[in-house]
Amino acid sequence: MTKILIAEDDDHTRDALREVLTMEGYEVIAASDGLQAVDFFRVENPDFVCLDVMMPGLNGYEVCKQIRRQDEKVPILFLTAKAEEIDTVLGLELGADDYMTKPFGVKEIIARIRAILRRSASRGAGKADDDFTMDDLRVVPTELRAYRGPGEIPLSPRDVKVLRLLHDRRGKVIDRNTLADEVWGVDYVPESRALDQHISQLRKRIEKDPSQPRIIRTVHGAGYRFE
Amino acid sequence: MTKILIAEDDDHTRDALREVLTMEGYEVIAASDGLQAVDFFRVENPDFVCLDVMMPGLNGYEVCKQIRRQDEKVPILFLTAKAEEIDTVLGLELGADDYMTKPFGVKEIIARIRAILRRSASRGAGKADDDFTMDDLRVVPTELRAYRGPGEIPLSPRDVKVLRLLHDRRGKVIDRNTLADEVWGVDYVPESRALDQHISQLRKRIEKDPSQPRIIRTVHGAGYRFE
DNA sequence: ACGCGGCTGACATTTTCCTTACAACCTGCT
DNA sequence: AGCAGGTTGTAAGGAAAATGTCAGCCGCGT
Repeated sequence: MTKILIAEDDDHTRDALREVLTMEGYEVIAASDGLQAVDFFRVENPDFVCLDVMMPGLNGYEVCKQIRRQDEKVPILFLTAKAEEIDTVLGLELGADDYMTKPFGVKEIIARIRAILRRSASRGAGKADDDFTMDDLRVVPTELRAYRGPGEIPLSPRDVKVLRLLHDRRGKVIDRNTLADEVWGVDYVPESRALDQHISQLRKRIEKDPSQPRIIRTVHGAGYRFE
Repeated sequence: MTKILIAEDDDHTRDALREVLTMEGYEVIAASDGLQAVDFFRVENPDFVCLDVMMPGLNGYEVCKQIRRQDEKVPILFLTAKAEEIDTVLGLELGADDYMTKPFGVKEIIARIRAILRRSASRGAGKADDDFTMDDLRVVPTELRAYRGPGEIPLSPRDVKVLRLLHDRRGKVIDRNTLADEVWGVDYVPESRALDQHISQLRKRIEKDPSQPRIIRTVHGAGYRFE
């Protein structure tokens, strides 16, 4: 049976996760702080780890580092209340597989865990901070840069999130809501033009001809797409 | 307009919520106890529910259960006083989408409601996004496209709705009213030709010979049918 | 105070969708 | 068959909505 380690200091959230994942047929180990999480990892050797970023004692980043020292393969999913905290996760090159920002639904977290397990079972590739390529653009998340031929293009953490999302679901339409959720999180104001503005600015940098975008294409009335 | 049901026994909190949410452009239905909440839900069919956990008569969980009996999708946010032990597990089993602990800031609750609505709009809204086939046309909702042999055909979200409806009830006649209701919603003006126009345009794209439609057939005086 | 990034609000542009108008069609009747 | 009345098809143009972009502003870190 697949063994999952949860590290989450909030009792309610932790209990809820334990319950739900158990119901799904996973074996759950729950830690309420960072030190305990590291201990449990050593002893239990789980197949999957779910880390809250904010925890007393060792925070999620630290726990991740400790775990990676022992096992550089085990899939790690970060949970966080703020979208910005993800920037640190990606920046530290922790080898995170994915991240989720609260509030998240039950079905959603289960879906992600499944997706990650499936992915890492077959290839083991596809970490959230791995490099990837779009068209002839090479994106390097940990450097916050992209490369095309000779030149290099600076990217913000937000740029990377946008590109990663589009890349991971190439061919599919990413609707504006999803984009807002994943990139801005809970603070996004729907009637704002922030998203358009950001796409516009990003295109200026990464598209050869921003008026004929090949990487970020718009799907009118729906969202954006990459293929 | 998005309709929100709030159930909260404390007059002050309830009025404050009503005020704030109304200001944000939501239509607010406010109940002061559990029974009333269940009644209001049945009558008003809101798009979102905000439940205080502790209420006289039916408590929040009970209300949630009742509501879920009628509608298993509507997003539910639980409110709870800091001191109260909330039963997150129970809440999650019932399909709660988030929790907030009092006292909470205005900004925060608005942001959360928006985030949850956004999420449920993009994920849950359209039923199963699974691909389906009509004749020799393969429809892929997540890509907003259909495929026939080599080429690909772009589809709007509305196109997909129409096709899915016809596909789900293949063999049956879908009358114009039903189609209008399901695809356009309540605002549809019956004497308008928007529906005909849309079918006509859609046929041009998906039918091999639009003058001899094989996918969307007309049933004169009744509606349309597939197969 | 300064520069920077990111957001807002106004305006430009693009794309979609609806209305209008008329042609074509179906049905039932004479 | 021919006709009348109602229904559906569709081309064209314009209204409406969605998106793109500019310029100024605001908050933040230096």
